[in-house]
Amino acid sequence: MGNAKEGRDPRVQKWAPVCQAVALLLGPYAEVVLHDPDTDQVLEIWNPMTSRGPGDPSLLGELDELDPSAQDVFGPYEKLLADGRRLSSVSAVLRDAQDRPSAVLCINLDRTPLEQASAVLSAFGAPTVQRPRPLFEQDWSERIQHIIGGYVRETGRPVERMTRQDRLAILGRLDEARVFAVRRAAPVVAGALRVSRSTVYGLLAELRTPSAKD
Amino acid sequence: MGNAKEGRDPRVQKWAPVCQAVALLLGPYAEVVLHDPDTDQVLEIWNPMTSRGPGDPSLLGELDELDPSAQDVFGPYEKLLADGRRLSSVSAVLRDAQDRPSAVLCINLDRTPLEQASAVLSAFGAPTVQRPRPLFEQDWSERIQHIIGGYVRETGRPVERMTRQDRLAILGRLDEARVFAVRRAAPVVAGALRVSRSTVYGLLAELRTPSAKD
DNA sequence: CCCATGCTTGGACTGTACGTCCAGACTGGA
DNA sequence: TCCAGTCTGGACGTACAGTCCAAGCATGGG
Repeated sequence: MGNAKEGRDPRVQKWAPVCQAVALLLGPYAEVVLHDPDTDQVLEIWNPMTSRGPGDPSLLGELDELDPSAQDVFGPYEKLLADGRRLSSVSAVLRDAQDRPSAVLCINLDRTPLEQASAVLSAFGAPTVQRPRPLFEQDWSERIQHIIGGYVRETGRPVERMTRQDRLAILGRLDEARVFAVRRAAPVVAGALRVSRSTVYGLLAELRTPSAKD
Repeated sequence: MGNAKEGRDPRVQKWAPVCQAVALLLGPYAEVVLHDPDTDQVLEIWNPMTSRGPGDPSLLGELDELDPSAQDVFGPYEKLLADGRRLSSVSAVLRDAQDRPSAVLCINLDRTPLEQASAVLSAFGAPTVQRPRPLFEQDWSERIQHIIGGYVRETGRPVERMTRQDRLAILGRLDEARVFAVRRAAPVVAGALRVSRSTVYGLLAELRTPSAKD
């Protein structure tokens, strides 16, 4: 925080107060990340909720390829962490004086405590318990499509023309969303990703071994 | 509170500490009433939300006619006040040493402030651009507990002492919620229902064959 | 009290899907 | 051309989903 400034990226210097303010405001439940869209790396991170740090890959995709006239603020969209926490995330493309993308700001808010509190309160209210019918995630294959579609929308890259890294990222999200706990999900994912079942398992294994990663 | 005791009903003396404790715990939003099931009158009232007082008619109905072996705790059910406030209410039959109904305890909780707070919190959590509500149950074992718990609360019957029909009903709901599409769910359900895996599959088969049904 | 009936149970068994492994095919780059 | 990295179909072992059954156990009628 109060350390030497000469080593810090000017973009970090420029936006750090904003990021820090947001991080302080939202307390321990929000993570604020500043990404470098060129190198696709994390520039700085406040209140990190995972073990990421500056220099780590962003896994954002090439946002800089986006049309300058296009939207600069994305979300809020949903992310799922491995431990079950649910995040509401927003991203914003920050531009320099020449209107070129200079950094990408992401704010990830952990919804879990809010949802728990909300559940406690509404549980108080439930009188003649009506059937919790409306709320089932009827179709898990929809969830698969949702996650993959979200990634495609984020990166602007269709399922064909995806690199190995893209597939790894998507499988990471699917795995975090516990998609593979349901029967017959792996072949469906393979089909949706236009890839063989073997590849899915291979990438998944690579993703889950801490040794092969990083 | 500190007034003469000679005029007070012994039942009030007996139960007053409990009632007062509940009234204190739930703050200004809960009303605690002690009824006399014989005369159908209010014995005592803490945190009254209407202008009722001791001696007023209870409007409870003849609870004393209940089978001694039947249920002694009712609710929560909904009540509506004239001013629009909604209450969640529970009632309990309090018995004496001879196991005869001696008094009826009612707790009425004003849901309105809780509902408002709940709305605030869920507004925080529900911003995403997603369709209606994909927002539930990351954890399928929680969903199982939720469905079973809901049924127990509805019928007031614990998992032991359940009849075959209860189990059929619960399995129907679980099946509708697609719980059995996830791996290892059946043994978990069997455990939660205090029943063997065989029984689960047996009931499930009975449930899914149109011929054996109705 | 005994027997009949119906439900549950553990265990054995089969089938299906999971996940691993590998040799060969394909790709892009030196 | 070779080489390294990746994907692929298929074979294979394992784990789990479901089925089946003989034996226990409760309930209720005679």
